[in-house]
Amino acid sequence: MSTTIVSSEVEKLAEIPLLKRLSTEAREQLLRGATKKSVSRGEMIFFQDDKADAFFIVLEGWVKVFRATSSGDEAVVGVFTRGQTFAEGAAFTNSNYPASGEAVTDSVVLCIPVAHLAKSIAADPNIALAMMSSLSMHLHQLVLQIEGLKTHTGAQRVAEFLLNLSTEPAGSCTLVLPYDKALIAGRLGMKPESLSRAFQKLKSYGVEVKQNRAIISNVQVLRTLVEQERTVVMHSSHG
Amino acid sequence: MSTTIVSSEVEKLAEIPLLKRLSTEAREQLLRGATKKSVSRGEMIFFQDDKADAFFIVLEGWVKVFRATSSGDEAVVGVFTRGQTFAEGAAFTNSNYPASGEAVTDSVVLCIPVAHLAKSIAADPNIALAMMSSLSMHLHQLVLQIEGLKTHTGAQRVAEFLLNLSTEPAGSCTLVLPYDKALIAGRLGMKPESLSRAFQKLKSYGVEVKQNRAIISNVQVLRTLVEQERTVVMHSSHG
DNA sequence: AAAAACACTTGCGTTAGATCAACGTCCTTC
DNA sequence: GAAGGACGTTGATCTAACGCAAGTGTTTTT
Repeated sequence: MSTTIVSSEVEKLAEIPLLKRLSTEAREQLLRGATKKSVSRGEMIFFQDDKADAFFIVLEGWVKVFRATSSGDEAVVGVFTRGQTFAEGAAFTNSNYPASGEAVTDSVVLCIPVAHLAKSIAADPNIALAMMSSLSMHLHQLVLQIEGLKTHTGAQRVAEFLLNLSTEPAGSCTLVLPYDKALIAGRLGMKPESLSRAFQKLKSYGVEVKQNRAIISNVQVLRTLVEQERTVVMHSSHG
Repeated sequence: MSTTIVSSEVEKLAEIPLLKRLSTEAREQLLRGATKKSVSRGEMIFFQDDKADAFFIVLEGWVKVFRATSSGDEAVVGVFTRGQTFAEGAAFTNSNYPASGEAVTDSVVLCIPVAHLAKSIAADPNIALAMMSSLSMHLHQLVLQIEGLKTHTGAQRVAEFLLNLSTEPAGSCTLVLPYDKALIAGRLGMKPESLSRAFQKLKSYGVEVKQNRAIISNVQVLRTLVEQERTVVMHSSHG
């Protein structure tokens, strides 16, 4: 379930954004205290309110980070995959995880204990800079998420999500939804039923969804929808 | 408008969370490159999409950080006051501010250039640890904000806001709303009209709002409202 | 291959919150 | 102290999104 990193793996892990900018020595130092953990779909990686004693990097699979209210409602705060760091914020608060982490597919995560991170930073302060960059990126992501929730309709958020998945700058494209629709809905702050209805609305903007495949007939058309003012979207005759 | 920090001020600034944990030397080093800036109510401190070349600490007054969409809609991402840091995320991305900052009252802010921060961290890595802690706190704040938006009704978010302002653990308390209601509404992701109606609903939970004063007759009663499931609140006969 | 479990969609009623517009109230400023 | 403006409330109407329940389709199990 949990194994240490053998040195032959270290260079392969150098592609991970957080580790990329580090010197080989710093990378080795940081990974010396890390463990690789295999988790099955649905398995918890860390629990909200538990003492935050480690942060993580996804090596394989998908992980969701969410907050559950005492009443059972849950809010997805982020969904992470290959190469992405999560729960690094907790590593510096010296307190508890503000959210929970769960594998949504069978996954492999790198687990780096907070205590070891502190030692590693003392040994090489450049590690701190890499961590700050990673923290800042997540901060930015959350800012965008809040903006989306406040100023975009459901359909607009779905369109934005699809556009982020697409690599084409213009024209048509086909893409695979990376995880199931219930999670997409959660990630976008809506219910599965609402997501389903949002997909319906997007048909009039040239989006066809079949199973876990989405076909966008014109990326630019979809982009105009996202740019539109909320009011305009609401009063438009589309959908 | 913009002055450097005289050394007699340095110790007074030691109360600021970010600077508190630093050694006197580190604090002096960091402040050597800082400038104090007076800004009037309504004045912009930094602009979304501008090159991020500094981060800030509020010395006096209130500052709002918000994102504006191309269509004019705006989403408030945070409201900061005395001792709080803002825009530190931008300091490590080497790119642009993801949001704008504006003084909502006449204010004084400490402006620390990114270039100087980098130099200071090189001189004393402990500064990096302090920054990370501050970044983590903001990360946590944003996570809470997202949870609130997704799982709480307007009235619940207002109740939460009031409870955060109150210092009393139980019983009744009177508190002063720190800034105007339009901004409170924005901060909580709603329109001023909705905030007004939310205050109405809170009357049945013992909250009386007159001008910029709020009286909570029983803190615990209000807390039960926040803890409640969204569904329960929606179907309750209250309000 | 049938059954059971799961994932998603659709229909229908309801509602929290937005919009638009009118009105009241405080707070300046001359 | 009248006039003006910013700020806040209230009312009427509308809609995006929700909850529930029933339906369809797809995948897994046996």
